[in-house]
Amino acid sequence: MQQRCHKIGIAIGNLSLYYTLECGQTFRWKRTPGGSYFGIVGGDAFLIKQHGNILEIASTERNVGEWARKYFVLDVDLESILHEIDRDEHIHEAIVSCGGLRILRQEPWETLASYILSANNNIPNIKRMVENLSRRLGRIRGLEGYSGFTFPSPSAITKNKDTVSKCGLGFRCDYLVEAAETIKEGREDLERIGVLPYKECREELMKFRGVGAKIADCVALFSFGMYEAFPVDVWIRRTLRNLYFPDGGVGDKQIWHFARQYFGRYCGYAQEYLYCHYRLKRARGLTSRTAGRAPTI
DNA sequence: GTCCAGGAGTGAT
DNA sequence: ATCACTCATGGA
Repeated sequence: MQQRCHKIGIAIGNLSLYYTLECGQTFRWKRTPGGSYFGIVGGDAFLIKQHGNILEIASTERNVGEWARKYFVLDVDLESILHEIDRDEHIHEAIVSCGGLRILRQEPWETLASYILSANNNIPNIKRMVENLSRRLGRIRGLEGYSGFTFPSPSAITKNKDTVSKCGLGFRCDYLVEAAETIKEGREDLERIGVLPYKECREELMKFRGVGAKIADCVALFSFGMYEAFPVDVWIRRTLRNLYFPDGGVGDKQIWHFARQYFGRYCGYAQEYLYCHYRLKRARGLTSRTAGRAPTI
């Protein structure tokens, strides 16, 4: 399904495509043998390659430049954010290690759905579930020899519950279908939730069954650009306990309060750098020295 | 076979 | 409010 292709080169400041797309905030990008990234965002296919501080983007989307500025949130000054959260040697190590990691602005429904599927799960398996859903219920998009599928809409999911149940979602299946129904029937509106103040937004998101504090924070951070969100998952819990609470005895809620106060209004960025760095660091320690390292461009 | 993974719901204290 | 238990699936 080849479609009309638009190409641009766009200048970027501080951006690492590798850390941004492979840090775990998004599940939909695939690295090609040539070092490009192919993915579907919304209804369009994208093929992106980084050359230093230029992103070369091919897409079925008409206005690629506007898309890139919004998706990569290029109007926010990453340097000043990193400077503000750079409070000690631990976060500093992460900032140096994962330089150029930017928090994306992703589509709310796909983000909510993906993170509902993330509960008690691992990243490869989450990717497989999202891919299963898209392959079966999404629409195909092709670009320069690559192809992928759009993420299914809420109504596509509610209309095909039998298909959804065959996607290997486990106990999360009911939560996903229920969320799709809630949105399809208009009982919740993600666009409205996305412009609420952070804490109200968080409360609204947690009304979805299957969405607790952590997943609500992921949606607020990765979709709504609320950088004061601080998702506490198993990695962050381990990492912050090791670094800041060696004597133990702290729960997720205490970790959340501490981090928000300690790192301030951009604590979400601190979370993502800590998550990315200390997770890769452990993975590298368990395997070879070079596994998971950013490719040189 | 066992443990773990970008957790959350439920029911008992 | 905080705990322990459970949920379905795949990989190490």
